[in-house]
Amino acid sequence: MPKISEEKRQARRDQILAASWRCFARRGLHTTSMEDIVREANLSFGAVYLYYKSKDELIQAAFSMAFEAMQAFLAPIFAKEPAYAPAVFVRKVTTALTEYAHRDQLNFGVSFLMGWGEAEFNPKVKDLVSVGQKVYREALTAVVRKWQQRGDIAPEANPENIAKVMLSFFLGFIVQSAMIGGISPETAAKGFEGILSSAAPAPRR
Amino acid sequence: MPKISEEKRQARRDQILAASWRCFARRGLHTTSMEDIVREANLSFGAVYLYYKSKDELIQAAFSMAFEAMQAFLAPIFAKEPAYAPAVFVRKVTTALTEYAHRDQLNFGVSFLMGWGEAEFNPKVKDLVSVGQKVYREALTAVVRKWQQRGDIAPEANPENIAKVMLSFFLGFIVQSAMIGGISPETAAKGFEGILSSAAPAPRR
Amino acid sequence: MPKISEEKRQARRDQILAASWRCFARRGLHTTSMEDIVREANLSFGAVYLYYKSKDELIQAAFSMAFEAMQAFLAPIFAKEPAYAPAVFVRKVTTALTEYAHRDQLNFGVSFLMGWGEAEFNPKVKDLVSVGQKVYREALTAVVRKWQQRGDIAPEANPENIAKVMLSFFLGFIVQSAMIGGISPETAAKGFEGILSSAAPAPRR
Amino acid sequence: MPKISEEKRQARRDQILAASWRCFARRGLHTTSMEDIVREANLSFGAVYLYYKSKDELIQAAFSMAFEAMQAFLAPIFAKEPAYAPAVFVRKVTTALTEYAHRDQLNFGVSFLMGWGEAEFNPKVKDLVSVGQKVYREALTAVVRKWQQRGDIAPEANPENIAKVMLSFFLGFIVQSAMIGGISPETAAKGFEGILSSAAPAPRR
DNA sequence: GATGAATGAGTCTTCATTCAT
DNA sequence: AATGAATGAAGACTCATTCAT
Repeated sequence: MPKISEEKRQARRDQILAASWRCFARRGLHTTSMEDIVREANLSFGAVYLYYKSKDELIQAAFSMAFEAMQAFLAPIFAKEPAYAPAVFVRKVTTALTEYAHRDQLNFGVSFLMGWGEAEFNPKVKDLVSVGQKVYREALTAVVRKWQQRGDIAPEANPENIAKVMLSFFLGFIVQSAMIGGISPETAAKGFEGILSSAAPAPRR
Repeated sequence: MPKISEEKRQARRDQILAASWRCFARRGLHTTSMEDIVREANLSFGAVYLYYKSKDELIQAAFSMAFEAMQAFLAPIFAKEPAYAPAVFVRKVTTALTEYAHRDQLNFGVSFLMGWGEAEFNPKVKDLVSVGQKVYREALTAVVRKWQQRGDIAPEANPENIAKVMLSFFLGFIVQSAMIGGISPETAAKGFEGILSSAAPAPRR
Repeated sequence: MPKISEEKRQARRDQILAASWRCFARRGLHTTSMEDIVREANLSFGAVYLYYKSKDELIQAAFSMAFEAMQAFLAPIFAKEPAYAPAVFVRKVTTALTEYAHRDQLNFGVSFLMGWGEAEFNPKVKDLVSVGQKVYREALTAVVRKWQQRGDIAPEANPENIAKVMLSFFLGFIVQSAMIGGISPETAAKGFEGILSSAAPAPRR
Repeated sequence: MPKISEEKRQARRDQILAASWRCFARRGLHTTSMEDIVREANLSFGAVYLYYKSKDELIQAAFSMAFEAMQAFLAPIFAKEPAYAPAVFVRKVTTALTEYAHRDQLNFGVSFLMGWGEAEFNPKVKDLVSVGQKVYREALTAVVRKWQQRGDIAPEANPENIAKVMLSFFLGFIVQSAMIGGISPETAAKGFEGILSSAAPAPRR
């Protein structure tokens, strides 16, 4: 019975998505033609359309996959118990982002920028991005609360505001890395620590 | 040797650029057609091509103009003597970014995201963006040095690293505002202050 | 040498043809895809192609079947001895056409129009249609002769010309019914009678 | 000012429509590709789409034009005062239909059949056809009334029913001519006369 | 016999750009 | 300088047909 198995089906979808990302990373979303993808995937037009019924759907699936992949990198860092100390946390997260951005010889970092550029005019992608960012904002709030409980951070400050600032910082790290570079997890952690220790004339302890 | 006066020529260029931005902000870079722009500018195809010889050149000019416009908002804040205190500085800059993003009833905030998305595959735009970010990184370094001199910030920290973190934060503020909102100049300043004062169980002085 | 019994084979062919007609009546010849038919027949692509080796062949078979089915409705009316009187004959034939057109909840009436539209560019279908119409033209000539022998119709008129007019009328009845309606077997018979009795100032007998 | 004049614009539309009809008559509606039309019209893709924004719109316009053209042939015959006698009227109308069908070396007769086949699945074309047929049905009713007043036709018969029969006859004449031929205006008129005079053993008066 | 995933030529349509006026 | 009709290459997508299983 030639009805394809669910695993094979999923493998094909992944094959197409992987080919798509290689194309998107190379030439951008709109400059990539379906033919590019078809060739990159070593498939036929019909085959691709069998799995994704439009370029738009393919784009959505690509971003969906990308966000899920990133989760695998970040989740353990956010979940760590006891929570990493602030500067360590910053180094861990930026390291994860950097690693994520360079998987498979591709510049996946730009995938974020592409996603944000696309989101404004593509509701489905916007949803994906918004939900993702909100989830991280909440996760950061939880981490900040742990820091406050432990005394790493001023307890009277609003943890949500601090989480927003932290999120901004990580988002901006992505932008800056992709656009001009010169910022590594190490420099990020050091710089962050510099700010953290600012209020204290003498180092803590 | 132009047959019309230089002012008229510049006025036409501005008229086209303004129309372009209205279109880009509404529908994105690639979904905007030359016809959209031609109509929005109340001009003819020929006229537009007389001033910009391709869509690509028009896109570059549009971003160039956008960055210059932003400069007008930010330059005074960076130049202020004596320098604004950190939290005030953050509030001033994020306020400027917010104002810039909402000029002319348009959502110019997305113009940044569009630019970053475009940059990766458009060398000229990439140049524009990189140079811009580098300039701000340097300007931020100068400001950080002033803070250190005044004791707002730990003097032993590397000012360049702190500037990179600050730049990340501002870039991320743009992303977060455009994508999920919920972050105002006020919350940004408060959150930043929370981090700054972290090491000190009690406020300084 | 078929591996399955001839009855099974024929049953499959009928199943496919029936499904095809349901699709054709619903969406037209060219807008119906092979997939539509495959699904409607609850079969696979391979199965359908096993019985009809192209869409074209399927279309021919569909029309062939339709004409044969119509024959079953009309033959007894043409064969009746003694022949029906003209107005009765008209009512019988138009009733048969109407019934034929509404078999199986489908609008089979349009199948004629579809066939004529197709015929011009599909020799096989054209053959089917031409032969069919010629057969009816001859059958009508025979009926007209009987009317003339009995005195229902002027004996000096050319029976072939009258048959052509009658055939035109029936073909047009199909068109008019399908396109604008408002014509029933009853009105058709009445109208025909009105023309027939025209020459007589007083009703016959 | 290169804005094209209204006449030129109309000329282009006619040029495209004429090319379309040549293609449609040759290969049918759905087998004709836009490229066929573009080439036949000696134009470019863009030019055709400048005047008709889709193939569908082009098809509609083509039928609209065809119906209007036919009107020019038929209107004078229906309007004639005093009305033509029945057999003459039949000869005049069928002659007009025949002439119309052979204009420009094309077989325009099939255009009717194509239209009817298309109508069922194309609401705009259906509208065109229905309205057209209804108009002729009414016009025929008026003619029948004149015949009754003059005594050409039994005065007690319902003129609407007779008009329906007449319309059927003309529609069927088109079908029969296109499909099997063998029916000329002359044979049609003769056949019709045969039926008309049926009831009277001897000619009236 | 039967299946349905895969193929790829062919379709409609768009749009950056040009150039006769 | 300015116009906008015209161009045609390139894009997304469809669907009749095949063939490995």
